[in-house]
Amino acid sequence: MRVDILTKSENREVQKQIISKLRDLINYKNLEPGDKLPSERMLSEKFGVSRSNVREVIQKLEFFGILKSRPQSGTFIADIGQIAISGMMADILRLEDPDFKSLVETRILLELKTVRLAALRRTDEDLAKMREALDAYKKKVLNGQDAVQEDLLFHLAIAQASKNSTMNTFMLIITPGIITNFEKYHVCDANLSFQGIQEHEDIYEAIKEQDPKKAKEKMKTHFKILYQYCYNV
Amino acid sequence: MRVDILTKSENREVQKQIISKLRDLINYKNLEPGDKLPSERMLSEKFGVSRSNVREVIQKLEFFGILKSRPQSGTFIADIGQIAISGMMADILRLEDPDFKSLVETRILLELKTVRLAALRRTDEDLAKMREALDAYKKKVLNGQDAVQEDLLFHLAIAQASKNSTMNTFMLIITPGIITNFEKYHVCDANLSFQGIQEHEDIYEAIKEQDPKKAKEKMKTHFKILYQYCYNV
DNA sequence: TAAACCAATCTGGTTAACCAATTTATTAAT
DNA sequence: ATTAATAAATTGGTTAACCAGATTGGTTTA
Repeated sequence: MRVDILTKSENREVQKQIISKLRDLINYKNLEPGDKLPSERMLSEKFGVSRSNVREVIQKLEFFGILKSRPQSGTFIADIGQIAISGMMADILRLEDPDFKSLVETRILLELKTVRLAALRRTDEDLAKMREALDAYKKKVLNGQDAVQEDLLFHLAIAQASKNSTMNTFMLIITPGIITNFEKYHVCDANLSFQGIQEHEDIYEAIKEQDPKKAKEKMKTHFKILYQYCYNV
Repeated sequence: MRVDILTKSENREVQKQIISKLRDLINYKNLEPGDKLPSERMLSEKFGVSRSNVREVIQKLEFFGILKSRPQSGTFIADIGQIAISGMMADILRLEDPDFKSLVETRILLELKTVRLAALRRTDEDLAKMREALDAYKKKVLNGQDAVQEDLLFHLAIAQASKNSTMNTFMLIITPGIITNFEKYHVCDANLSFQGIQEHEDIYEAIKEQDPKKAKEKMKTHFKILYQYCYNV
């Protein structure tokens, strides 16, 4: 059906075009929330793209909670109202790839909260996992090895202990980008990691003592250098 | 190949099983970051699942930044280290669906930050969009209509003005869940919406004046009822 | 008239064959 | 022996046919 050859980046464009056309369709046909979308076959023909492309986009919009696919039945518009659907799709089209600064900014925000919640809600099991991650980190650092991964896994253990699945998910989403950029820009060099051990221990201790205020304070200290890095570069 | 019949929820289980097996494979075969995964065909046969299932999982893990697929070449493990890969995959397996409380908690956290950043970074264009969203909200409320959607679109406009694409994305992800639950539990009844107009106007004004402190304060006021609701139910 | 049944149709999901770009292995030339 | 050229195999992506469950419309039955 399609004639042109597409590279990977162009495929992203195709997805955006489909989202755009889908939004127009919903607006034009005045489809209400809960209504059924035309079938995947219909859409692929109407938009002049492959059914796989349509399915990819549907899956993506399903992740954003805009669509809901039901086997052998159809794809339905989420019950959040037409205006919200249209507005959100416009926003999704406008989304940019996150830059490092954006990631760090978000990470600091999230972690100053998860560490508080972890101090309030942690179980003994959570504590054991954090201990394990912290020991792995210490071992690497004391061996003079790079320990960015172990560092982040400790922080992910805190996110888990916060018992907030949304923040936990978000932490997971930003982690790879953080690691990559840290290694790229050598944010954590050896002596910084060494200092990090005590800071991590302090955080762990505060969570163990179930002291949210202290936990947040220790995390703030831990992020001090990161703050500077984020707002200077 | 498969004999059993799968419902939608069981399909989720299959995806988890694939992720689990994939993690074991990476650990067992000692695959390093940057290494190539076995081909999709190979994996589907090895795991006893369809190639589509494998592709779905790869796409999901690609979203989390763990894998990277290159056409006509292969699927590669992200360059974030073996320990991080293994740890993250374990975390992803453990992820639960977000509950309402988790969503609200995260929303409040995000918005108290985006509103500050919006006050600092907003352009005139951002301001115009917020004004537009706010007017749509006011019109609905003054007509006595439900305006949950318009409410959220105003808040999404703030997220956009914050110029932090990660937080913007996260706000989009939680929005449908927020709307659904708001409508379900009637969080915003008529007189509450009426009061919301002034609160929204205050927030808008603070962002217009580029006063981050005031903006955050006004947002906090706006969330006051929400706070109570979140921590009581 | 309305409820119950049934077959034709439509649906998202799955499968397998196919495509073109890429990688690897083989051959040829220097 | 080394490099260049080339052919074979491998890859993710695409396509089209197929599957089983859901839906729909018409028909029959009480």
